[in-house]
Amino acid sequence: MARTTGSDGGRTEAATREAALSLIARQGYEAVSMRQLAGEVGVQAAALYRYFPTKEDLLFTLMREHMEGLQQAWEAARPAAPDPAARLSAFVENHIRFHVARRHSTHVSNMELRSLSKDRLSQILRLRGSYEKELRQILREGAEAGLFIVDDVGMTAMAIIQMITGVIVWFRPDERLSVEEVAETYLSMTRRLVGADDAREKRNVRPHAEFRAG
Amino acid sequence: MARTTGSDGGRTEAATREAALSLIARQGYEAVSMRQLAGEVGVQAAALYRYFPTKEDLLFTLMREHMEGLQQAWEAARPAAPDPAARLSAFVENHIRFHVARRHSTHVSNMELRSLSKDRLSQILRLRGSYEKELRQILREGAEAGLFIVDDVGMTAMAIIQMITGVIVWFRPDERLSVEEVAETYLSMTRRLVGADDAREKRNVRPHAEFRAG
DNA sequence: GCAACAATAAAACGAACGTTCAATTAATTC
DNA sequence: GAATTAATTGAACGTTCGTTTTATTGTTGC
Repeated sequence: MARTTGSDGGRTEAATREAALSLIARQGYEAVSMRQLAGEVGVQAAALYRYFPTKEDLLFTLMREHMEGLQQAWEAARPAAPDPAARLSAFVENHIRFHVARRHSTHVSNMELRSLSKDRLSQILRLRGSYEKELRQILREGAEAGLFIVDDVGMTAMAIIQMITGVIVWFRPDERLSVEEVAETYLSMTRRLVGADDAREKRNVRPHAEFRAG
Repeated sequence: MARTTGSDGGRTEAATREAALSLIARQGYEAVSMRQLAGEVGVQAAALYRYFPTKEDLLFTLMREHMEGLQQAWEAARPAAPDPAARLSAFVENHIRFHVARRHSTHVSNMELRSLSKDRLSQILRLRGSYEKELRQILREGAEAGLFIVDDVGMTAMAIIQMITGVIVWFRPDERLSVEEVAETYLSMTRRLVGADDAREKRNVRPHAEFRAG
């Protein structure tokens, strides 16, 4: 046999991306074979090579698009105002929303870095570094303005990022908690972490509405 | 050929454990072959099967021993006094010290869970759960005593654990920072995170205004 | 020094891997 | 409706995988 009726390159490629994200997130890159992936797409393994020259190319594409999407989401959510507290809140909220909405690609991008060639690894790390730099900048400005307590900008940035990325490890949508509630709680923890908390005074009222980002 | 001069089962098994931790931490379980592992040990692949019946048995052993070691380290470090603040500090400090000292087994235990059979996975998760329960207990008691601000015990425990485990992602010993300094900084962040910070009163160096956004 | 045991090498097993290639058919273009 | 292009199949390639089997040698106890 050969070309099947109703076959469509665009759809096959999109389905391959999606299936790859799901499979690799659950089983790991090395544990997913091209045949298994093809089976999920409903196609023979050889057909995948029309869209991705190698298995590693596929992985790299998924990771790059994840990182670019993250950067774009932040640029869209970043507040115009220079207020560090507002920017920190926007960063945390955007980060959590983005990662919860893309659990699979987050897992792939965080866990499968070692399967990339040295060259591609450094490309992904560069994107990640540029994103993390945004948070460091916020922390630095907040500390300099006397709004935040930051012993070490780099350490604090890593601590916050690992804390808020960790949401996807345990959080499953459509349970007792909504993304909004989780983001709100993590936002409070982040604020206290950097000493920017006003919760002690306003705690009974639950007031954090003014920090909402888009 | 067969048995080599000076061969010693105990040493071979220990060397296999160590090499496996290092290789799996760097390359991932699926990417490490029994032949590569054997090569690192200085032996043929078949020899490894004298000590570990299957590759997965080896992985499971490494993980189980890591989790048991973590539990034991905490039991040794746990303060006798019931003071929640002191117990929280001891937990954070022990956790960081333990994980920094065992980066490789931490990576393996955190990243390779999906390579375990369902039965063994649940054994490891049970050990992990029992360890995390200790932190939840501390948080709950601290909150009930009015010492901590804890919106949600489970979420706060996950946030703290992910934050302090994340140290091993970026921290490399023998650099500009010592384990003591890192642990101290993370301890401060953790205290503020749960609102158990006394820094506002004690820290006159860094004046930080009680700000109000909006 | 001889039997029992411990530790390994060497070779082989079938299965699965990523990838390539030629053939074939569906869709599109003119 | 013929020519062209797009999409896929099915078979095959060489390699590597985890594991088993068998034979062989070092070590230990008597």
